Amino acid sequence: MKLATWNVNSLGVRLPQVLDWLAAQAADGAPVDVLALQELKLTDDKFPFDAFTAAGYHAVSFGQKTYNGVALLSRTPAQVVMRNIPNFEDEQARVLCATIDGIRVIGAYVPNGQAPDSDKFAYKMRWLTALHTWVAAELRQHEQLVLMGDFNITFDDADVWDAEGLRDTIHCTPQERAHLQALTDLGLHDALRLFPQPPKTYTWWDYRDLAFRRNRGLRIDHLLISEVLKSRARTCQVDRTPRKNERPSDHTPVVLTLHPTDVTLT
DNA sequence: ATGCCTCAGCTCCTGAGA
Repeated sequence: MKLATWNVNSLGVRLPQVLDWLAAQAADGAPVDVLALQELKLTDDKFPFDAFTAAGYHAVSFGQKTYNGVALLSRTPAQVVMRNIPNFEDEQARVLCATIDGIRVIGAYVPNGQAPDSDKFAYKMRWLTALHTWVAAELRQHEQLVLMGDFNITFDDADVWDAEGLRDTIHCTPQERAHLQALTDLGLHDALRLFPQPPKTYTWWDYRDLAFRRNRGLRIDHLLISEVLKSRARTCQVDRTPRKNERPSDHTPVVLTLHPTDVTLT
């Protein structure tokens, strides 16, 4: 079983790349079972359901014009779907949650926050507090849970190409990292770091200044998995290949592979 | 460095992203 997250920065622009990537994964012999997409920048009436159906995927979309918007693609249908965080008023479409193959899947697009002294940063903090409360409740009901998406937060300096130069800037502040830590304190594990990774592993690179070629990036896209899913985890990797495409998203996918349930070790 | 790209939209500039 394979789960992935990808901020596509406009599904309208990136749809062919998403389809190509899914096809390439399947051609490698291990198709993606669940893909969480962020930053669709599309309303649901413009969501390309037909294209994903033809590719063998069920899709649930929670879209918005111009900004935000999230989707869950899956080879088996999504059940018990929820949109956004319960009991948190939010005009922005940032969260989709569903049960897929017995796993509670939460796809999230955490607010960017712009700058630490901005109103948008305050919104990011409130949003993350609400997310924490809700995920804690979901975890009590679902032992197999993954929270994946664009968190817009680095765990620590190893996730930052220039930790000194970017100290206390957006994505790197202690306040943001405390929220990420609070999520892992619920018993969620940073899936990528369960496995050895190449040094300077990032998931986002600025479009400007040849940042990708220079590997000047940040690791801000994450899969956080519950204890039971951790026991099923087989590999977790950043796939940089789509970032080399023409007109790429500035983010690239992160992929988690799980052992089948019947070979789970405890 | 008030810069660099890219995207969407009340589109030939602006706001936002990260």
